[in-house]
Amino acid sequence: MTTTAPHRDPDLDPTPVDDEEIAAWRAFLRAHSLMLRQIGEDLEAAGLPPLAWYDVLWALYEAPARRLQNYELADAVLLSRSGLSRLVDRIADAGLVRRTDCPEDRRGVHIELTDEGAAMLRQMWPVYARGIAEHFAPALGRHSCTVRQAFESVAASLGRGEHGEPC
Amino acid sequence: MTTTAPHRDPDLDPTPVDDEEIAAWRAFLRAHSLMLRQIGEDLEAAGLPPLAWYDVLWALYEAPARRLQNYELADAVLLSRSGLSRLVDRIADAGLVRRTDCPEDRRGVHIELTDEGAAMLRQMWPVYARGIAEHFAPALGRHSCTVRQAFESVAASLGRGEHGEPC
DNA sequence: CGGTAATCGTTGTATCTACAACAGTTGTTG
DNA sequence: CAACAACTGTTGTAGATACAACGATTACCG
Repeated sequence: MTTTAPHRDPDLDPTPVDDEEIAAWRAFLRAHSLMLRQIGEDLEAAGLPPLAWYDVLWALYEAPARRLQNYELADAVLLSRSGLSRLVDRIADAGLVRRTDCPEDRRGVHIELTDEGAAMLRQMWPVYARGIAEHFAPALGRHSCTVRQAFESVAASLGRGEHGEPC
Repeated sequence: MTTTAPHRDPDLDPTPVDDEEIAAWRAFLRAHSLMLRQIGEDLEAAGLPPLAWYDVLWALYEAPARRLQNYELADAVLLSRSGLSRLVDRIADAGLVRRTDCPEDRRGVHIELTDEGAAMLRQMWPVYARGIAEHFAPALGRHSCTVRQAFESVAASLGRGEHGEPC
């Protein structure tokens, strides 16, 4: 994806979305694209793996025994199963993750964070966090809670949306 | 890209980003992914082209003579030039766009919206707008202006960031 | 002017992702 | 318990994007 911006025009608009909301949507798309690009560049400049790897490593890190099944992981990082299967191939080749047989369900596979993977997580986070701290957090200012609630509400409206406490 | 969520952990955190900001970032990523997926599915269900095409068509629609050069368009939709070149190939094959020689700079190419392209824009917008109106706008509620300003500020912090009036 | 540097768009190549199909396994129901 | 359905992960294939390299054109300077 991708994508930057739609907009409203009197000529082609039969739907009730006001200009302010569309402007917010455009800004949202643009900010997303620029932020991910920036963080991706920062990681590459530091000789670290791409951002997608971070999500996988983190999801495993916070999981009970530092492992998840393929389908759980795919759901956590919002990727198709085939997509995740191949992503795990690459991460496993780098030794950051390990596949293990799943005793209780012989169809499944446990994907398990290795010590090297945990170490990589520690290396990546500062770079990642710096991007957020420099470009995202200051822009939100004191409204970070409002923004969080708004987007948790978006997620809730769409699929499952992990509500946090009301701030 | 992709990606869902980072998070903070006492073990691995030397950077000053507080939990609330990280929660906002996670929600932001998740909302983006879910929104784009939803709108993409809606468009496909309606037998319409993907969302990326909309951005191109719209950028041309709002341009002076309904045409832009390749590099301008690439910038507008935040795509690499090679990426846009191939995207335009596909859209042109569908007849929604036309390549024209650029008189004032013979290196360049004008990419021009056709009448069919404008018609397609009119077909796509209602579907697109419905996604925004149903899932995005309600979640923002009366804070859409705050959100807009915050993300315009993000864009400004990163690259160029088309500021709108202060609401 | 002449030559070098910069810019524009396209193409070869590699990477990454999704969809469809598949084999293996589990669950369910008659 | 047998048959059928549902689910899990992988693989073939196609699509989309980025990077690097290229020819063509323009801009900048000496």
